[in-house]
Amino acid sequence: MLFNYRTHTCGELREEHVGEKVVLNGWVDSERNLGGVLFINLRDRYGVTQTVIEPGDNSELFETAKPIRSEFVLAIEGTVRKRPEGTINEKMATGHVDVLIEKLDILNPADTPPFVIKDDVDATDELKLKYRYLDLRRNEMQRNMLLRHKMALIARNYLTDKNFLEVETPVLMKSTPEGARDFLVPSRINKGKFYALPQSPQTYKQLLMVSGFDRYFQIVKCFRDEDLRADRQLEFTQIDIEMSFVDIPQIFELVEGMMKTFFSEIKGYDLELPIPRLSYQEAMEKYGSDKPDLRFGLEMSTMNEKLKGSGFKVFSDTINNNGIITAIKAEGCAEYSRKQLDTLTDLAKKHGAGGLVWIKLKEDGFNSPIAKFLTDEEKENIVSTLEAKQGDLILMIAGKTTTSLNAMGAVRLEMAKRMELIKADSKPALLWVTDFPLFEWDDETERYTLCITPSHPQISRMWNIWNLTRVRFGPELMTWF
RNA sequence: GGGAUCGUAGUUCAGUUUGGUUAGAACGCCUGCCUGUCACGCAGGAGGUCGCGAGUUCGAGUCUCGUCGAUCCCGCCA
Repeated sequence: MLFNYRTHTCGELREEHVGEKVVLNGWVDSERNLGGVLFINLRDRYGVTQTVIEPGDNSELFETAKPIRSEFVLAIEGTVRKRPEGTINEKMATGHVDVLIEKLDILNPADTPPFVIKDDVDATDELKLKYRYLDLRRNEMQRNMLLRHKMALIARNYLTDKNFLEVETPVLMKSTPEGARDFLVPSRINKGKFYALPQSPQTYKQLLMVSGFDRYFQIVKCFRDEDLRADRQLEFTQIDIEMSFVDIPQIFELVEGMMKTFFSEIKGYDLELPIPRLSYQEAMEKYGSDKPDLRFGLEMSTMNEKLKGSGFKVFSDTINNNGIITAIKAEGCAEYSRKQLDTLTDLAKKHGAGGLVWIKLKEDGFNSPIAKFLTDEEKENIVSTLEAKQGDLILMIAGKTTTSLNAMGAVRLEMAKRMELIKADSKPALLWVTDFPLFEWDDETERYTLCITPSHPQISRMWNIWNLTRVRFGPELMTWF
């Protein structure tokens, strides 16, 4: 090693540093050899700086630099210079300067990476995970890590200010019956017995309440041994909170304050409070989901009242069996093809619906396979309830309440996608969903079962409030339990 | 546990519908040229057991069956 330790990061050099002698360490982001002059963009997690070898009495430097390729790790010593007129790069934070290399050391060579280290890289998740250490070099991933760090810090500061105490709870614990399957860890001492990994710190935080730690929080890893989804993993981190001696309004206030702080400190966005609230019932009937996306409308309407005694058997049966007839209006979609409607029907069926009724409002009026079963008054009722007009498409599902609402919720999301209703610059649409049911009907056992299984009933009230409450914002779903 | 889609160059994909010459593109990679580039440019080049196995056929990347793997969804979870 011929020279000193790093004096600056690759993200901090500006015009004020011109003339200074600096030492940079970093990865080769890109390398451009123009024959006589050689540019190397050096990257670390703070940014990218352009370094240069110029012609002159530099044959030794050029020789050293010859094998340099992408992702080599370098140490360079040189002088910061103002870039010549016309070569300033406004896209780079360091774009007004470059560093003339005087000494160069290859700290580590690198194989050709299996994918290019850049933001919009086109690689499969599998490949990116296999080479996680390369994926994490990408600016986008480094920003994500930073964001996560900031959120944890903000949550800690916010809750600490409100008198909350962070307590670590055990990871190896006795299995407690919660909803999900436990991960099990064999015990060396007690042969044939197992520890369970926590699905949440539930029992421990309740013990803390009993012990008088009336305000607790923990940023904590939870484990659930269930099948994966694109947005659901075996292990995840949650901001876990428990309070004693409070009622519902204080919980809303606490969490809303935290959300507001997240948004203002991270996004500089002034979140309007209070966050709107919807009951579970309303959320299901209007959006077919207990975590509705409110960045667009496409609200569902319940048509039972308007279609009582309908001549269409599916409708009348549904009403007689206490089911639901739900409908949405897709503006300007009356020209949908058979194929487009078929894939929507398949989607509805996949979610348990018996089928999907479509009605096209065309120039020649009410166009639907069920038109002949409906009276003029019923047709008029459907159109007026949805405030539909010529050119619109109406979609209806009838059947068991939960299933039908759920299926229409899926159709609603699909239509939003097709109609491109979710704009990139959509405002965050946060929402509380309240009053979740404690019990649900189970068809198989023909009885009501607990949606939630409180492990400690005597102090489960608070817990239920948490479990009954979700916050949705942006494209991500944040779950608090 | 069930369903759908996919598997072709280092990577992302086209080609499979309708079997037929030497399986292509882009990016990446290698070599050479190039004194201000920053997605550098120009010229040339290498790189393939079409996931694997069996079958049908004169002939299979393409059709059939099996198998392995991946992704997404339902169930599950909340």
